[in-house]
Amino acid sequence: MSQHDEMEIEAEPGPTGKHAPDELLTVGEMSRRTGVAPSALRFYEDLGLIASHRTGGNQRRYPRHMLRRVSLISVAKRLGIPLSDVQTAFENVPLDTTPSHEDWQAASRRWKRQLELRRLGIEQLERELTGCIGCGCLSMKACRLLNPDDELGEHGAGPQRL
Amino acid sequence: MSQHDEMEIEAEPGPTGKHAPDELLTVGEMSRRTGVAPSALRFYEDLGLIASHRTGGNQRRYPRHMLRRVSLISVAKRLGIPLSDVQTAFENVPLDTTPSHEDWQAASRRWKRQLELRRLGIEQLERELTGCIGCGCLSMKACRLLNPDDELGEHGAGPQRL
DNA sequence: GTAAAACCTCAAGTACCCTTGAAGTCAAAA
DNA sequence: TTTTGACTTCAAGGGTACTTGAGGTTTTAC
Repeated sequence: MSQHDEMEIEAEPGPTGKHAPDELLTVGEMSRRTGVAPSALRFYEDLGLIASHRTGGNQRRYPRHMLRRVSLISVAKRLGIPLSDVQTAFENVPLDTTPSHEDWQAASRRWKRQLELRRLGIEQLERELTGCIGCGCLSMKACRLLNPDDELGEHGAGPQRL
Repeated sequence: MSQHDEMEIEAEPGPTGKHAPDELLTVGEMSRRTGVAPSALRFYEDLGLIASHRTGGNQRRYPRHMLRRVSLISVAKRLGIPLSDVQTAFENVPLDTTPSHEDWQAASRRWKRQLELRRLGIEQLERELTGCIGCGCLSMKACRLLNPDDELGEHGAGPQRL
């Protein structure tokens, strides 16, 4: 497993118009490209969010398609979405093979629904806060912000606590 | 400190059961009204996010206006906004006196700007994800999701719609 | 007056999401 | 070949946001 015919790492399709699906990235390369620390990548791997092959010397080598997973994870992190939700969104995206167009399409749609829920919660609060600014909203009972069970908690049965 | 030699603070609603304007709430009442656990309230107090008076027996009594602070804190929590950001938003809202209309207006505006930033980040990601769904987005360089440094910082450039 | 419920402090524990450090191994450049 | 940097595992530590429990006190209700 020490055969390293590793070519220059290329993001774009080669001259034939095809990707090189066998191209592998080290943990450091993954880190540089995604901005996610190597320790975090190992942590994600322990959780099963990502996966890697190993060289004969036991070092990680990531297939290119793992970049996409890691990037989506880091986006989730920046938005405060817990890793468990990410795991859900990735449910049917294969770890061991390069996901197909359809795999990612389905995951993207799930992902987008997550974001939409979150955005709707924020928009509602913004609207209510605008009301508070306008009216002073010193009456506790009138302010939806202060009785939040009504609105975020009842947008469907899906995962709240976004 | 073994007897109730305290007279300065009235803890409960008067004998009429009406809400006096300067009515004070126990930690349990605050908890029931806000849905925030007593332990969390004590924690917020340790952080300086809220404040209380003490009875002669050293029990907490919260002025009514503290309900508003606690509720806003719990809203922030549900949206994944860290307490440090809440602290910033509360910067000029007095802890010791009932905040004025203007105090809350100013805080509401700051709060709303926070929410807006968050929402813009999410919206941008939603747009990009829509692109990914449509095109498959298998080209790494074309996908903004995969080069996230650009996007959250970019909403100053003005909104663009699809 | 007494008993139960609610409160107090302080320390430790939990859960998530990692980071840091120690001690050693692997891979690629000089 | 040697050296250097990147990598490995495992254990412990850190920040955030609390919860739980022990042991004791205060307040309320009867």
